[in-house]
Amino acid sequence: MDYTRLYKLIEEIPKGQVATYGQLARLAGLTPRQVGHALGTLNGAQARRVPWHRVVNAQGRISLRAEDGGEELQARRLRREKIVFSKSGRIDLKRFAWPGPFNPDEWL
DNA sequence: AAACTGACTAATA
DNA sequence: CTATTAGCCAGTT
Repeated sequence: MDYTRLYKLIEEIPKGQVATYGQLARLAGLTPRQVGHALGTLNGAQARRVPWHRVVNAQGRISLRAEDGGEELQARRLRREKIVFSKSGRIDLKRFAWPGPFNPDEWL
């Protein structure tokens, strides 16, 4: 499969905001699983240009499995962008989901 | 070809 | 809150 379109979409997520797999899936006309798969098969080159760390699951939690330290890396990157994790390790999507309250298009 | 396996989600219980 | 279920689909065994 060609996930170029999806990767482009992810590149548009602004720093300090996150998007869910399902949300990206709807925007790209894919299924949530395809989005997860697309990110899971990112090679080094694209991982360098795609902000994969800004993608979390529908519960506002990090979904990386297997890869050791991967979850920590993602959490670290998000915190560096001023994203806040609740005590239970969740991100408040109402506050950090893309497009966030700072996106002019979302202003009434 | 069949079975398994995920960086998923939404709906129920 | 956790657990289960069904739907999902590309890659890997």
